[in-house]
Amino acid sequence: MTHLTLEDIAKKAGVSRSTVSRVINDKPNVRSEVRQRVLQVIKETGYEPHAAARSLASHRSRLIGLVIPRTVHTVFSDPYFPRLTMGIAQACNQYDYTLSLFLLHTPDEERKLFARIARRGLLDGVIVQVGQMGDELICKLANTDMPFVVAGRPVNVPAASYVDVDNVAGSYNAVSHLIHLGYSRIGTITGPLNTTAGQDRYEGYRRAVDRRGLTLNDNLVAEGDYTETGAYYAMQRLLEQKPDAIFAASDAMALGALRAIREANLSVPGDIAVVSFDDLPPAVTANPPLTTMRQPVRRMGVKLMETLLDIIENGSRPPRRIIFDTELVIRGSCGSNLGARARKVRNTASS
Amino acid sequence: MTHLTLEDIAKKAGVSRSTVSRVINDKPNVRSEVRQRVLQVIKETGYEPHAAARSLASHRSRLIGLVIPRTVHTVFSDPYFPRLTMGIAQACNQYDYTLSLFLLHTPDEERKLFARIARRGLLDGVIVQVGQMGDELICKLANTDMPFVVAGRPVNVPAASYVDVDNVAGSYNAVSHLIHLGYSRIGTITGPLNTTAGQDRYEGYRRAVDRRGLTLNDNLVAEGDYTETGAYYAMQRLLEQKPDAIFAASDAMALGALRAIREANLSVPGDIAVVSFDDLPPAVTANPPLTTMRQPVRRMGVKLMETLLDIIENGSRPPRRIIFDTELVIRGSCGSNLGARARKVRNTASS
DNA sequence: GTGAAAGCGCTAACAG
DNA sequence: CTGTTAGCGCTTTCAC
Repeated sequence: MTHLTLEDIAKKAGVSRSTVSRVINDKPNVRSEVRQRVLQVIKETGYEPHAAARSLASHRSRLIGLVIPRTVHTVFSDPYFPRLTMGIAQACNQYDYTLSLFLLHTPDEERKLFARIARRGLLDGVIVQVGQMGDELICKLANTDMPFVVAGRPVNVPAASYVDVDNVAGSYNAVSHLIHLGYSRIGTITGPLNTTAGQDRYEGYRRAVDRRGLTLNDNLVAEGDYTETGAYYAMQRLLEQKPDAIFAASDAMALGALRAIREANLSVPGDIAVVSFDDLPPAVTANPPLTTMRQPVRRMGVKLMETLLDIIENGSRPPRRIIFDTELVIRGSCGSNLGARARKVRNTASS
Repeated sequence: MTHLTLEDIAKKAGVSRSTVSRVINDKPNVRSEVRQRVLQVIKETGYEPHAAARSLASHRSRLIGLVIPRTVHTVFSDPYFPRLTMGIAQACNQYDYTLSLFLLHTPDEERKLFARIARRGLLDGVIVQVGQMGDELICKLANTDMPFVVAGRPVNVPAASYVDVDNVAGSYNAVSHLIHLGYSRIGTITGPLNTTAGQDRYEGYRRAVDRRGLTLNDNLVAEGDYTETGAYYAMQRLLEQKPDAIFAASDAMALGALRAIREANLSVPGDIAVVSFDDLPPAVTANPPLTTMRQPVRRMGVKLMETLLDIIENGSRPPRRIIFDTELVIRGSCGSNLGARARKVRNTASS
């Protein structure tokens, strides 16, 4: 069980080191008879090439990094990131890459991080989750020759490739659905407004309310932070405005809204309808189950990886911008099966 | 911004490559004056050593792997794994290691995995989450010289080091608490009984019921799978037995139980009390909030990493076995504030 | 305390 | 198609 090297395999197979290397890397120019013989020896000996030696010689580590900044890593308990990570991991396995995870906890770590991921010879590329707008990590990365792709829309970095969901259209559709159902005092619990996703979903809400003949009312808007608890307090404030419906920018926040509504002895959707964003597992088990805009989170993870590989192979220019559509999933929380009010309005509405 | 090497730094500082290497690796035998000069040059140039070259020469990659097997990775959406991962990541950052993640999706991937993690020159060590009992990965690892540590108690691999929580004592205490409060028809939703944690928590339940004078009743036991949905169905079955309390082997499963109880128009804790295990965020926001056994998940993650580093430095023998205690966190779901019944029994109970 | 020299195990021209 | 020959950039004896 001692450490075998290419040389050893070469000797046993009666060929040169280069030939074994060719076989291992599936390169042409090896007689198939010889190839078989070498393969046989490799199998018998259980030989595995030495990863570091390979990286050093080939300038490829087959390692990619996933960076989750401090501003969002605390919500690693939101099912969103684990799900995204699963998608990325799946693609890594498929393409024979290894995924390394950089979860930043403190500002200090965040500073050190750059040196870590930029360390030559470690990573072939990086997937970065956008954090707050103005995060400098992405800017710095753009001034590097490290291939990278961003999860979510970055701001002020036109050269960056990214994969995102159409947040504006998604929330526009979610809120439009509520309007179709006849609700008119529609409040929203937004994501953090210093993130692009938070802003975009808020923008969709505004457009829907505005274009569909309702008037915008700042009192019906409360900023959340994507956590259940944050949304719970936000909802308590909104309750004073007596909304008849709420658009929450994530499922987790809808859960918080539900809790606040329940504690106020109001019912969903009877007194207040709720629609949210994500369609992660908690949406199904909530009480009532949530009507929500589905994001293909896992597929986005796969696409992030594939885009990164594309950049590694073919260069970062021009930047790739991939936008996934969302899909309205109707469950109990919006009251669409409620009867009279819903149906009446639906019939008169155009789309 | 061209690639600097040790040699370049050496030239600029007017010393030899070896000296720069010593400085970088904090080795002795460098005059502090020289050390300063070299440090200065490194700073000015922004030099970073090449990771692969370093690994190759030093036989250390400063990379460790975290393996989550197929049997549990699907519950990566349970907050448990993300939280554990955060603990490990935090320790990795602290000790300047990079964490790579191996999430297995298919049996095929599971087979290929071993070759991946055993690939020489890639990982310095591995943290493996136990999956089903009899998982061969841990056995195979034990026949290797790859340092590793197991998250959870493995079975039949006496040489393996592991970090676990005292599941038996934890569930014993949880169930004892219910008994103190006066409940007597106590059902349980277990974890998968082909896992050690599932078995251990079930064992704690049995011991408590048995030693405290109640009789075991198999009809009050339903096997769950750590998911909300699985527990929801398990609870529906248990409901036929008219239990007055339930011990769920995880918070997520308690949520499923709550849903089934609610749909049966029964109340918690009025009709049925609930106690669970984990104390992850959903425990706080559940309705009612869950009384649960707290596991120090994050600290366990840190300890896993520290144990692995210890093994890397000092060898795997003797095996380390680290068991964390759990702590009962009382919230609304167990009815301890309920008044008469609870108080009466509490006063008569001894502990 | 410092430098010279010999690898670590592989890939990648370049001959043949 | 196959083998020879240089490195990849660093750590690590071993002299001095």
